[in-house]
Amino acid sequence: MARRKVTSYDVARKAGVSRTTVSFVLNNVPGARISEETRRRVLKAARELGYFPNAAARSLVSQKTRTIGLVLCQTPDQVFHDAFLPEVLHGISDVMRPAGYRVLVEPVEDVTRPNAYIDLVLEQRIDGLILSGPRSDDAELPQLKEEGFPVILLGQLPGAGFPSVDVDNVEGARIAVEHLISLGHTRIGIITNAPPQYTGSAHRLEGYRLALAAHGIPFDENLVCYGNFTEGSGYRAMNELLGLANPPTAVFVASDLVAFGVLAAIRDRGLLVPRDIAVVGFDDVRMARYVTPPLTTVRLPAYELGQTAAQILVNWLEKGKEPPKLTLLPTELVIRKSCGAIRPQEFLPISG
Amino acid sequence: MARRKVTSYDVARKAGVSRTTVSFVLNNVPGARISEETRRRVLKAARELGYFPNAAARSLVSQKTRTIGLVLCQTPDQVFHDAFLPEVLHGISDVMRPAGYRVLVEPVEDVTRPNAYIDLVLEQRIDGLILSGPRSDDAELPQLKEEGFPVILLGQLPGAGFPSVDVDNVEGARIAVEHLISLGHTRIGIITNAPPQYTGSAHRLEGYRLALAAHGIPFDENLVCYGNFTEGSGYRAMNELLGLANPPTAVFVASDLVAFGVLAAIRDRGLLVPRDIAVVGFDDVRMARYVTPPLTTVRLPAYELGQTAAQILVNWLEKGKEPPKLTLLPTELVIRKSCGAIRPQEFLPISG
DNA sequence: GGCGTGTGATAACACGTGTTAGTAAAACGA
DNA sequence: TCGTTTTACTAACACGTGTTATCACACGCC
Repeated sequence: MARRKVTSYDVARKAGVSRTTVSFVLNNVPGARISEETRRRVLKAARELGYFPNAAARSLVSQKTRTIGLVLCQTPDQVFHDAFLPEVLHGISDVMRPAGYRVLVEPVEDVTRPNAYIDLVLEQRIDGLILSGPRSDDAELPQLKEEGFPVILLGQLPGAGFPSVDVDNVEGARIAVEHLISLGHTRIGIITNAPPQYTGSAHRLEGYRLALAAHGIPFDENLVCYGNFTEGSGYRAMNELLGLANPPTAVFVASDLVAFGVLAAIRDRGLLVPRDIAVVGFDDVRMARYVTPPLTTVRLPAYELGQTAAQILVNWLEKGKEPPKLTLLPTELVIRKSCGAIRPQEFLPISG
Repeated sequence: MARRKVTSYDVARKAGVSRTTVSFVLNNVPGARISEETRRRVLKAARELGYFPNAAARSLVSQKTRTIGLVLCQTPDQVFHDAFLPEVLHGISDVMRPAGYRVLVEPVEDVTRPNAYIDLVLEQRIDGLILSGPRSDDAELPQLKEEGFPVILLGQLPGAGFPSVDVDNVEGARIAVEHLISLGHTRIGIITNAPPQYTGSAHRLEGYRLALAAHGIPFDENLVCYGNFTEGSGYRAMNELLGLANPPTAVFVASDLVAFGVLAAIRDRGLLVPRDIAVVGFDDVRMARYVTPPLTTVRLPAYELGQTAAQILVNWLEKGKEPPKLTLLPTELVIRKSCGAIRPQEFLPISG
């Protein structure tokens, strides 16, 4: 079976030239003077022999692996991360492949453990790194910083000093709440996606405040509840809000998953969405359109996140282009039925 | 910044031995006679210098990359594949990392295009391959077969001659239908997940027939409808069944996604699940538990699929152990409310 | 004829490691 | 004391490629 591999030496012999010439031709080396005749002979020989350069030999001498790492940190909202992994990965891959890079994926369950992923760098397996869900207790990031290794964060980590790509959470939350205000609501609650120490959570809360302030609606501490990634937390938080003397007429839930619990809590009280309470979520998880009623939400551009991070990394590696410290991607409001902007009607199946 | 990398030569010099000795010590070469004293000196020097062997140099000489490829073929049911990607990937990674392998992920949008992914093999970037969602029009599989390259299929491709790991679709469907029968149903419809040429679809249909046959229930052609991956197809198919003179009292839908369309169709007719019609799905997609009513379904062991495929591949690569031609993983019936086995009750949020 | 000058190609080194064959010294047996 | 074996280690090659410095040669010019 596995017959010996064809090397550039074989190509050289078949074409009747030296190995150097083969290398020059196949790599299109700029300064090299090669006659058209020789070039053709080399290309023909390479094609006929089915020559493919050995990646290991190549990276050994060039000191470049043409591979990047995608490290997935296990954060408390792992479900959320997992939901977007395929899209993010596709976005990264769609940029990396044309640029000639491969993607090594490394899920890391515990960043505090020694050698969680840094061996990829130290063994020189990768040229750059995209780190999804960075954590402040990551022991290896400082070391990478010191080495000057190219790292892009997917998500934010204040003070880490690495270029970040993230969603514009403030703006996303703002347009969601603006929408509720435009529908006539003035008493609007918020249930966050996570405890306030998470930057994403803090930013979405800030967007909420901005929208209220822009319309002169006073901020009411009582209308703020904190979720913690799960539907259960949404269920509980919504019950709190419903227990108020003067409950809100609309709720902005900063996470679709949490919003599912919210919907359940409202239903269990015998109330109807959006007739009694309007709900807007955040993320546009796939199932958002299948719950009852279909959830109005803010789309998180997962594919674009991957794409952008990859593009920035490629520019960094290939052109030495300094990456921007922070890139925020725009969101988009997806209006369905839970906000009350659309009259209830028949279910329209997605065709195809 | 990026200071020169520490090589094994540096370690040798610091420890006052030859490079060969360093290699022997760090790799624990069996036959090598090294004194305890020397071994300690080498290990100390390596530690102090922060030595990590260069992966490229290592694979160049050893002809092994200690990397495997995970190729994701774009099949028509891409959404389905994407839904399970995180779990499959974790399963693979959890086996591969302890075994000392990395995972290179390559999404392929078009397997018929030349060099869709075979360059990974030809450039000798990987030692083995896990191919998810294999397709019969894949032009590169035969070439890999001929080369004797280690490939594991995730899913089945009859006649491909590669070892496969898949779910036991026949058995999964059988227990689902058995369950409906045990609840007293005798007029049970089926809506497949895909057209019959897909092996998964054919197998699930076969499990349906087996269950009926085991209980002497005649097979009725009219109760069979074919879905094609989407909710829309489920919506349409269910309407067909509901339009029958004598409609079924229960439906086995061989895909959760399709089942969501089925639930909608039933609801739009003003009927109730499970009171009027019982529904059982297949896959146990994450959102199955959030629809109304929560969907009884057959769990597809995604994590275990990845784990098993990875384990078989590792055994193949490391121990030369011949992989089994076909490994079928057991499924499990997850009973929720859509089948009617559980009395309707309050929503119980998942805590945590 | 000697001398730059550009053209087309190559010899030789470097990359960092695993491994085979071999060696020097020590230990051992008679 | 002199082979013989064992111990502890190393010189040298191989892996397959990119790249620098060099070379042979033809050509035109004074």
